[in-house]
Amino acid sequence: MDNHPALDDAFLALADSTRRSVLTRLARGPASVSELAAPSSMALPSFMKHIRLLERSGWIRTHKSGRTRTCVFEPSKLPVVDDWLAQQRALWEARTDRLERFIDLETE
Amino acid sequence: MDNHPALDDAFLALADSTRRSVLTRLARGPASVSELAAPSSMALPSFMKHIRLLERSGWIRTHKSGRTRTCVFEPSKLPVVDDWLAQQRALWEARTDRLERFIDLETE
DNA sequence: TGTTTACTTAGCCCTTGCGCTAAGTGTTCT
DNA sequence: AGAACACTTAGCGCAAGGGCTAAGTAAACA
Repeated sequence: MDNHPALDDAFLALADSTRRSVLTRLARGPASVSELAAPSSMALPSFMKHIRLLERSGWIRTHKSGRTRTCVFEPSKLPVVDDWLAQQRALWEARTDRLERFIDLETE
Repeated sequence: MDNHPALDDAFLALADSTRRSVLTRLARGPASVSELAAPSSMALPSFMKHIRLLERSGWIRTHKSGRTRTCVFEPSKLPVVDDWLAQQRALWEARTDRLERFIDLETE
């Protein structure tokens, strides 16, 4: 369950505020690279690395037309990471439930 | 919202299958380092780096008693990353809703 | 007391992440 | 045609990630 290379990249992509900002912006709709880069005060080549990482990890898709590259959010990644976290929460809650039953037994 | 250094570490911690496995195991209850390391076929010092990173990121807490170090899952990290993803999903859904209304207008 | 156990420290290696500048390519505007 | 624009490529530098071995420490056991 945990040994899932795609999850490595999916989570790594979220481990940077520049990239999280890009995703937040893209969730509202497609944008060009320079639109996305505008708020970031970072050299373009540096910024492009983040775009490539987001693309590699599957969080976005991009296509070039003319001289501008347009980026679009890829929603199918959301359930993948969501599921892992849901499972984690489920395990945790199952455990606290068992603990509570145990305490109930002890104290009755 | 996205510029949150604690999120960097929280997500980075999840970007490795060894660490995800540790969290999965710990969600079921506390364990010693050697218990956690047993399934991993990795040298202990290497494994310990993962434990330290998990601790630094706030996903686990550890304490030593005698010669064994016990690790416990820290549930308070779950809502933090969960919230970010929930917000992301909300933005996306808001957008697709607007899109649908737009299409409805176009086709009626 | 001596040995095993459970880490811990120190140090080395290689790869990747994350930032930069300088210069290049192809498009679009004038 | 020439200039401006939107990337793109190449290359550099430093820090951190992710793995290893060898040797050290402190607790627990025989």
